[in-house]
Amino acid sequence: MSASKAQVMLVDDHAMLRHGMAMLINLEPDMEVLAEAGDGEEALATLKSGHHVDIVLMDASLKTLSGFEVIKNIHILIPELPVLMVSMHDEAVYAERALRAGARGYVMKQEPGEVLVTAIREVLKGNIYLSKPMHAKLLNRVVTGNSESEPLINSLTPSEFEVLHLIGSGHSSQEIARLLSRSIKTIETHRFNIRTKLNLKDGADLIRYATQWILEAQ
Amino acid sequence: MSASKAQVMLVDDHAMLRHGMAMLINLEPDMEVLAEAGDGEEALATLKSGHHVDIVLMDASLKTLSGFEVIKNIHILIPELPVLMVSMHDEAVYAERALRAGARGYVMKQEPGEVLVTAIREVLKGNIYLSKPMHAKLLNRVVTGNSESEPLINSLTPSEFEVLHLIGSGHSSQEIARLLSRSIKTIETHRFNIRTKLNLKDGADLIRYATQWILEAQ
DNA sequence: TACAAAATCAGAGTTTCCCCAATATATTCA
DNA sequence: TGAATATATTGGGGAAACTCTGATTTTGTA
Repeated sequence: MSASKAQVMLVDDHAMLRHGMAMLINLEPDMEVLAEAGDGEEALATLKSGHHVDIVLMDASLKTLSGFEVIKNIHILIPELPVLMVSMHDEAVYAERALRAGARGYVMKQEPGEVLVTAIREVLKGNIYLSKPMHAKLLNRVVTGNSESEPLINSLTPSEFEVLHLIGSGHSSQEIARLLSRSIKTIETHRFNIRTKLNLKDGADLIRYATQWILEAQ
Repeated sequence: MSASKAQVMLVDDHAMLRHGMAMLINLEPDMEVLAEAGDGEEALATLKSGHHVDIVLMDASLKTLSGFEVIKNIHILIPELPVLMVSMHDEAVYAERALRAGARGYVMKQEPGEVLVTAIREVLKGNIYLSKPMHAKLLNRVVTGNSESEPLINSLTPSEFEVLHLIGSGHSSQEIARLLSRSIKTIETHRFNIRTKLNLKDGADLIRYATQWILEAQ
């Protein structure tokens, strides 16, 4: 075990991105990547097999399980292992969800590499890492009790969020039901509730919203 | 100019991903990254300033202009410069849009690195790069070797055209039937025939196509 | 006039919409 | 803590919309 380098695990289904992050991390003297996984199952399997890691970097939108689900499972397995969520999606929309799911921080992929390593160090010290503006926003929320004019999309529940994602990726209700192992009726209810919460007038509107949203949710 | 290495430009607002891709590309003997841009404006500015590049790798979803828009602008600026779209989104949904915007290929970010360099080589040879299944699917639809061929949309009859327009404007079949004083069954048949002629997989696909098309048509 | 392409719509099957109710999971508070 | 309350998840049933085939009428044009 090389001196005192922090052992990092990467979970992201984009091989190219794992490559880039691994390179950035391995350039630092105090951390190194020793495990990678392309999806949630793989990540959990690696952890179960006894690999020791100090921190997990987790993508929010994985193919099979969502990143949020994986975080919950990791917590059941190893409660003290911290997870830093690394996502291309807008922090304003995802960060709070991530913290609720048990993440210890949130970094956007468009940030330069230094931000990533800073965030890793903060989380390893036991702190929570968020961007300055997001940090202020959440604190403010806690202090003032509640906020004004939240984006509508934040009113979606985790399941609704996941369904919106899959609609934007071009899947029908039937396909989504199969992917998530749910009844079609359940997916249809989610669709209906999403449309209600986002004030979308009909199914076509939902398709447009989801398609657009997934392209610009950064 | 180092011997005969192909000069690659990266356009992606995720700094970490640019890093990863640059590393992959620079490992190859026949290509190298000599320019990067974090958004469309930056990319266009670099090209205008006279930098010579042989190929552009373009992310589909940029902050300001969409990747599709940037491709069009590049074509106006340097018509012969090929663009390869690199995206995290499902090829089945977005690849055709990319080709219509003028891209010469489409690669998903979850593909391993070899796919990326293969795609770059193919595009540099003047070919169009798509995954095997997608290629087969689109072959008869979009340009096949021949640089000019009839867009599929021209095979629509006047009525079908009108219906496509109204779908793109956000109208349901019922509304269209009322607007055109036709039975809803007539409109539904037009929908079906449009989908058949344009090879669209389902209703959601038709919505996406129509919405996109109406934006491009102006 | 004769022919082909386009337009029209009916019927039967499929999917989505919408309201509603039963469980399951979090949160609150006594 | 443990019961009470709120929120989330899951699906059933009937109506509406969409899909797809097939058939008849209209239009353009040779």
